[in-house]
Amino acid sequence: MTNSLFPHPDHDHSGCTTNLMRFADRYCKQAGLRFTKLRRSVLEQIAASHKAIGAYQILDKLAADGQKLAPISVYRSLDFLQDAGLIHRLESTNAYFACQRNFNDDHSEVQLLAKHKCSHKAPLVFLICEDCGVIGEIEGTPIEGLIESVVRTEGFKVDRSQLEIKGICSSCQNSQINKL
Amino acid sequence: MTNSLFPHPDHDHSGCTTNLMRFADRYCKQAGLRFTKLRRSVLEQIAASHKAIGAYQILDKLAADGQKLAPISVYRSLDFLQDAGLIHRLESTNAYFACQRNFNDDHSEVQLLAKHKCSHKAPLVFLICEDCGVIGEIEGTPIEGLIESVVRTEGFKVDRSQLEIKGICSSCQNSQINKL
DNA sequence: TGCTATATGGAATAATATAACAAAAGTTGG
DNA sequence: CCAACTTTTGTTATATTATTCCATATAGCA
Repeated sequence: MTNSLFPHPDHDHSGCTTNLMRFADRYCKQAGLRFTKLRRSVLEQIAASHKAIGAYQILDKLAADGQKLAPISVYRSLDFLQDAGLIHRLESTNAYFACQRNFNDDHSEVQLLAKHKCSHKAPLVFLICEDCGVIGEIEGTPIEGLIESVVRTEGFKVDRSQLEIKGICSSCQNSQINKL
Repeated sequence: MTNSLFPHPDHDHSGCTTNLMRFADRYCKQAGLRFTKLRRSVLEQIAASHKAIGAYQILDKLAADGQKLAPISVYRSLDFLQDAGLIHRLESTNAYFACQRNFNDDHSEVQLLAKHKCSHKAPLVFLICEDCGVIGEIEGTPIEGLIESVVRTEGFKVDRSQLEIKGICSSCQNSQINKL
């Protein structure tokens, strides 16, 4: 929980993209996953912003780039990317976005396997700006322990969990003030 | 957070249903909402269990009861019921279930308006059994404060939030053991 | 190389949800 | 009660999201 949980609209995004694609390449190699051309191009579309994007939007963008696919091809890649923990799905909007951890972190010479897989057992917590659509991902919150404890009192065996928090990010709050 | 957050499969459900429908009647009256025949019959289908049920399942059940509707009619009723806080929607499975508070509480002679509306500003927390499909709803967890605080450090203005926790309920864990 | 598992292509269709407009029913003020 | 108005429901069509099924291609390996 150190720096920049919620990406600022004015940040230089090219670094994010590079970082993420580099991570994906290296992570898949270490994990023995096949990061194919198709999967790569789907991820590139998602990594192009911090917003969540629909499957058919991805389809359209790829078609515009000359890569015409059936929906199923995109969905298959999305499944792969999700299983690999490279992207997440917003359940409330049926949209997909890149895992922020892979944007932010410096992955230089780490054992990516342990680093990444582990963290995905934790509850997912997302901040969703209803104005600009940007997603922030929070990790290491005390919510994790709370879920465990609250749930243990019920004898409920947790598999996975996802918290989606909707609202307005600080940048959008500011620009709304300016508009008045 | 006192009693029976997660409904036991063997409980007598008829009391739950009665309780809920009675609450709905009285709540809508107090709130000046029109609890029409259609809306009532949709809620009855949902209140028939503690499981989440899809819109088209509701449609089918009503059709089986001789009430043939267009999908839009069901969706309109679902919107109404959700706005009234009588049901919730599971985002991860596109399914609807009755607000557990209305099953559990004794609503005898209370000001239902304040009691109910207020509690719906809080984050929603659901336990979803992936085996039997039953939903548990948790209120008053410390998660509420955490969301607020975590989010305030980001300057993010929260509108609403929903936490969906998937796993296996204790009853199902026991019956799985028996099957081995 | 040939065998096998995995990934992709392609067509059709399923499942979930909404748009647009007309008709009916409830509400309010005379 | 009537008339004007608002809200709800009916009807038809269509949009959006996702999957099934089967054929083909490609990668990894004995």
